[in-house]
Amino acid sequence: MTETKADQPAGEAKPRRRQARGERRIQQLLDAAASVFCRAGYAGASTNAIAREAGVSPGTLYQFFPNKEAIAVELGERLTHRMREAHGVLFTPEYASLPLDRMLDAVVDPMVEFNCQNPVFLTLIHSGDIPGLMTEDHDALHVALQARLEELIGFIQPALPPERRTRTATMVFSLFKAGLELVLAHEGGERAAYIEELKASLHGYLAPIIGAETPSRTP
Amino acid sequence: MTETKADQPAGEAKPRRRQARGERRIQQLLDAAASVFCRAGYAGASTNAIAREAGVSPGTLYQFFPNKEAIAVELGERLTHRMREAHGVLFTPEYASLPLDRMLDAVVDPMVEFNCQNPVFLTLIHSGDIPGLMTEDHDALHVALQARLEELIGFIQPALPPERRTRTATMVFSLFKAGLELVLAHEGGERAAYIEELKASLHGYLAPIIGAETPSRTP
DNA sequence: GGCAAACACGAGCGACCGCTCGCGTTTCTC
DNA sequence: GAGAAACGCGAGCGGTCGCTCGTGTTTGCC
Repeated sequence: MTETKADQPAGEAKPRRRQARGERRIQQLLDAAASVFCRAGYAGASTNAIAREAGVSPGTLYQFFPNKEAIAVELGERLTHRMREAHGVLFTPEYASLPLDRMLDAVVDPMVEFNCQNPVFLTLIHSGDIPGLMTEDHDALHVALQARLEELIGFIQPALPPERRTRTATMVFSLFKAGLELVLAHEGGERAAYIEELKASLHGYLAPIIGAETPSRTP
Repeated sequence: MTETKADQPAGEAKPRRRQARGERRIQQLLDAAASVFCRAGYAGASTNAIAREAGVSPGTLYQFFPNKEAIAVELGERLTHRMREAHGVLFTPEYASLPLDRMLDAVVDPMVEFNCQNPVFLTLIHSGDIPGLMTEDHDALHVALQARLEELIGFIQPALPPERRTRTATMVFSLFKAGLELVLAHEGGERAAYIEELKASLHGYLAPIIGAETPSRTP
């Protein structure tokens, strides 16, 4: 027992007294980071550029984050938290009783909405470049979402072998990411059209698997 | 007219006498680059690492390529050339008369085969990180493939408005890329299974659009 | 065999990166 | 109001990167 007053588990000494000013700076820095990550990707974003965008010096940035990766991790955590509180659990077992069209609306629309307002989320989750440790956090989100998906698919079509169910969830996740990129790459009417295409593609893929009676999607 | 003997268009003075040894080195360097690009991505691959992998010094590398980007461009050109000569025009109008199942087999199988043997192709075409000028070359391939796709879709379903046809081609291209990534990320039986899933997803998306009678894909 | 051109080397240049450190300023606490 | 802690700054450290350059070796051609 090395600690005397502060009850840290000795393994990690993280938290630190923050003033209101500090919390504001952290938010400024995370906003700046989101902007720069979107523009240049994680690897292409320099910490100096993030500090500049936030209007502070590089030294100030490192008052609040131990390293570049921690910025992405904290940003990711705040985004996932905001996503959960904005749309609840996102997909619950009760969705399984909906017809495929409605279920896709119920799942895809909020997800698209969220990603349009927080485009950095896709940048972080795509992460072709994010190095090592970030994988823990990134995978945590990835695995959690995919587990939800698998669960939902299991409710809808219990006859599916578990191996096939995993593949289906992986596939849906990947197709969704691809469609989402196209949605974010367009604006206005084009964006709306791509949202419909995204739903149509998911419908077309899932309908034969879950044995839906509707032959196609009617927009 | 500034040139006297060599008939260069004055705008570009590129080609240079190469010995057999030089051609061999170029191939070594491109092979090494493909390997390193696959491992680390374009941005993450250092020219020194490419030279080391090829067993030559950094200076030697720059005897044959003016800069890092030129390596990716040349690699891309050789890959597209190899793809064309390996599988012909890849999809021709006559495919339009095939049933959707068979057409997907005819288009997807060679494409998957090629990408499994040349995984660097996806790395280059994905190019979330490739900077500026590379875009010309990358887009050239992207646009060419998508134009072919649009053409084929136009043959199959002439009633589709051109705007919608473009969206469909974009969508198919994107879904295919996403599926291909999953295929390359697995091996053996899993890979074969994902190839089927890829075909199933394309079938599900395209069947309602082109008005196919087959309700689903039978593997 | 001689000579120019092509090939090969590898130390290292300049630029940029993530990050630090010494020191000055603001804010909280008593 | 005094002391401590949090905040803020920016020059610059150590390192990597793309790329160069001076020099030496091999090759093709007469």
